[in-house]
Amino acid sequence: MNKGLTAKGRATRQRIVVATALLTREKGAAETTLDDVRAATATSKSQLFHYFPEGRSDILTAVAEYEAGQVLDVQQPFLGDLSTWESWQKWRQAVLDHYIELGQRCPLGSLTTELGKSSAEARAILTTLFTEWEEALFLGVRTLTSAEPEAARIRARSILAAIQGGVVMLQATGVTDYLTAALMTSTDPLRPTAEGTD
Amino acid sequence: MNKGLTAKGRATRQRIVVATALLTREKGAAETTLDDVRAATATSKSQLFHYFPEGRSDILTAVAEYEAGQVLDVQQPFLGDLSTWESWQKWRQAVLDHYIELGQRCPLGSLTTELGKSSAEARAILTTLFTEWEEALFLGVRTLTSAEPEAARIRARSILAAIQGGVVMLQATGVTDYLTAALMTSTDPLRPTAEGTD
DNA sequence: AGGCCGGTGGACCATTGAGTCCAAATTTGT
DNA sequence: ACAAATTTGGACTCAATGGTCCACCGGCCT
Repeated sequence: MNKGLTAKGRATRQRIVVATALLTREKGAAETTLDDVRAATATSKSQLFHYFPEGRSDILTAVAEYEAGQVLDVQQPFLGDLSTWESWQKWRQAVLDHYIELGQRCPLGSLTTELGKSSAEARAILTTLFTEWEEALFLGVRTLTSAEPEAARIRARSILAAIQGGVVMLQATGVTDYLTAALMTSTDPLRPTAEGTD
Repeated sequence: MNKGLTAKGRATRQRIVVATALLTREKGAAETTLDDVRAATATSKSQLFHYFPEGRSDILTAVAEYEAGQVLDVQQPFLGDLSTWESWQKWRQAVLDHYIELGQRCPLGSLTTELGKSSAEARAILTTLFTEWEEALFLGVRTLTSAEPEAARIRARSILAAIQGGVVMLQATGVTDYLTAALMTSTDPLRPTAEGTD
């Protein structure tokens, strides 16, 4: 008895979150209906509302949390230790590869858009994600360069924004050049013997 | 007789587009229903389908085109003549001001997301917009610096991506720092006596 | 003047999808 | 084993919304 949820209950809840995450990746959050979820998880409506009293938005929020975790995960182990230029390069490549593979889809994007309107939750999830992400980059910048904290902060934010922008444009146009350019340009100044454009 | 549309007809059509643009700015495209449009324009369902045979998506596409035009407009006259550093600064400020004023809303974003799934049109609109935008920036970079075309291209793309990313983060978190940082960092190298961070 | 074609009104239809409800099945604690 | 609580099934309600249809109006051209 743990907060009124047995082990079985928790398992079902988790199953719903994971399956819904898959669905939203495939069709986007807006196109994912409760019936889809029901079908994909072999559950019934009552279960959905049993585990997520607020209904759909509740489920989507849980999925968004889950996906936010994934975002940082796919950048590991590089993001966790950006202490060398090589590490930065590998990280950069990992990011690039990941988003190219993702292609048009943007799980978190579609989820938060769908929640968007009424959700302080969605906002909080993104803020947390970005903050952690920024912190990792900030640490890397500080370790690799001898920049002032202030400058390093700005650098870290620029890099983060560059990624987001590149991804937006990749998804909007299908072209990867923007992400590549943004990633290169924003990280190039970190290069030990900084000069060319890689 | 112009393609089967009289002056009155064209006026009504335009009225629908403009009014719908306003609606989508206020509530987002997803939350804008045909009945909303009907109410806002004092028209009837039949008119909506008369002028936009494909219905809702047709209207939204027209609005997206309209909004895409606006994006470049608000950057004028600076974007049109980025031949001096002063001009770049003013442009930068104009962009910043514009998006801060827009706040959480992102007309084109919500429109294309809503169309998204089935629309080569949406994609085309964005591609065109980004291409023009990039070209203006590219020209500016070339004029202001003596960079090789290749490098200038990358620079222009980076700046464009930086803006998109900064805007994404502004809208996701409500914080303007990312846009500011991204804009500064990506344009700083253009500065004649380049050095500090402004 | 008169007819044609575009413009307009609005009732009506069909579908979809979120959320409710209650009863049956199963599990857990004692 | 028994009772309480949890989990599950699934039919049902209800509102929203995109889209269809047809009749009427009204301006423009000859």
